[in-house]
Amino acid sequence: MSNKNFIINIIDKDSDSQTIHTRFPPEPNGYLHIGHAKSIYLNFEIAEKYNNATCNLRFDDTNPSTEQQEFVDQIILDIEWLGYSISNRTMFASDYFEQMYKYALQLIKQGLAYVDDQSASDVRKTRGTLTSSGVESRFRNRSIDENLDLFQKMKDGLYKDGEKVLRAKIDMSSPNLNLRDPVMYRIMHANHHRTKDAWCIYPMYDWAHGIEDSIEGISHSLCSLEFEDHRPLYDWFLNQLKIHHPKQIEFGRLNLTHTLMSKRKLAKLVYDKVVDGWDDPRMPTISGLRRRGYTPDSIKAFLNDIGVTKHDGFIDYSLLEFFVREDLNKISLRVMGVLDPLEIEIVNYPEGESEWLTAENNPEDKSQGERKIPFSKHLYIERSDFMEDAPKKYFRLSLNNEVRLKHAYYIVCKKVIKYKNGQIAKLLCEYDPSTKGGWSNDGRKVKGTLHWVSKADAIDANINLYDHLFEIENPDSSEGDFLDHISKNSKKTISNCKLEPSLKAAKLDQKFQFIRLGYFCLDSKNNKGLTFNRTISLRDSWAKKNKGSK
RNA sequence: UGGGGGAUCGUUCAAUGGUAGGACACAUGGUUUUGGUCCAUGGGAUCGGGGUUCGACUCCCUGUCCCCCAGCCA
Repeated sequence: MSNKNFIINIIDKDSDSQTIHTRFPPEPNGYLHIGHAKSIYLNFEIAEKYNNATCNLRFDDTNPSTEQQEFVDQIILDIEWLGYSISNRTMFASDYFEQMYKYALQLIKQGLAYVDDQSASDVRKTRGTLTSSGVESRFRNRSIDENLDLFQKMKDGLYKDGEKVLRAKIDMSSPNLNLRDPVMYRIMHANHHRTKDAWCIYPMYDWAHGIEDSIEGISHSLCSLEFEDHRPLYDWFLNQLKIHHPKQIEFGRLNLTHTLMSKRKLAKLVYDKVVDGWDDPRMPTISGLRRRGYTPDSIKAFLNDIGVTKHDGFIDYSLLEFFVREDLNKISLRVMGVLDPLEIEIVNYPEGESEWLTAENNPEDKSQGERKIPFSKHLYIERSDFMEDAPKKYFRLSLNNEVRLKHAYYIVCKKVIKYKNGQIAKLLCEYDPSTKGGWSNDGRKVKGTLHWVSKADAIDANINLYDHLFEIENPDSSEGDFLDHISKNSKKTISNCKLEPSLKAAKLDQKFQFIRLGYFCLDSKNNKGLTFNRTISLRDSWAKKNKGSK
């Protein structure tokens, strides 16, 4: 992490007197998204920055009703993909259940916790409101012995779900609602993905989290802004228990335009099949971004740039796009593919013959070498690269106009052949054999350069074109159902695209730039036929310029 | 209307009493065998009102606006 932020400033000071130890504590109830990546980046980079510092991955698996092993596995995979090693630093809150139980006993003995028989709705009703204080439970002043006995029976499974809870005895008139006798344990006869049926009481977040941090010797417990008014409770529990007391610091979570970070809503997109799964390339999940073709480096560069503050900001999606383009421009192999093919015939090129031309793989990185591409009489170009009557500023192919075929020859369009309905069927062109490689030294000005593919050698592929999932900037806070704002154009699949033959050997981890079109990668799911995903288009100042004039 | 936080170019992050700066976005030019990349240039901000000070984004007072909190979720 190259940038300073207010948390680093605090830790810099604290690091003089203590060993720094952070943690990333996801609940395994869904896939990780880029907002989690911000926290991962912060916590793990801090750990790498200080000598002997470490960062734990800790699953906050205290609610078996929503958690699953599948999510544990995916979270580990995503964190490792981002480049952080956690094989010997993976912890589970459920491993501390016994210790938490003992601490609860201690609190009861200190007269600071009690078993409450009230129903959930009674607890709610007696909590009071933002402006009025709550009412103490009539079970609040049970004896320590009775509380011990009742809590034992809760643990032993003598009660049904919801019949009793263990509450901390703090202050029912506190202006901070979190301090109005918060629930520490609830009864849930549920099968936990790790502890199975060993427990039927499960600790609540506020009770569990500080203990988890304390047990692991965490020095700085970094979390998001909404936990600010939980901090007094975090501190209260640790103070009463008199155990190691980490410092909780809150920062603003990531908000990105045109998408969502709410795990609940992302899950709805998955379960309602609005998208094709948690790893749908339109999802802001780590797995979605990976399948879309984003690299760990690009995501980290983005996270480094946006910084960490207490301000609840909204990052423009174009910033993320800038960082993928920047990375992909450096590493991707240049290739040629035609998405919307228009056939052209080079009339003065011999039928049945072909030649292999040399093409560089990456002008940004000569070490990536060269490859050969076949040229022949029958080619495809992009349909949008030809206009019969072109405006002055259009410097692609038009009738009697000369353009360059990238890495090949100059050609001139001589004749347009149309179907009866007026659609262009084929172009007849002439090439200049003396311009092999796409260059002449006679000073000819050829402004346009087109990508192309040899018809006989082309391979067919499907291509997924993606756009923002939501058409409005902030679907999360909009009126009505967030699903109403799903963009109809977020995914477009085109088939029968024509690609240069070298792409037959494409590997899953390779990044490609289809020249003049954008960055693409192989889709990681099984598809019918070869399928590429467009990660992001190239910047297009021509399209931008024309948008206003339409 | 109780409590906890936050307000700096369109967006985001800096400046910790001393020239308000960077990135993205936007605009304009140049280079270019990708209308990409790269390079150059430009417009553009301290929430309002008082005060302290030689000097205030920074400190004080006051007002305004925004976010979070009434799960046996995390």
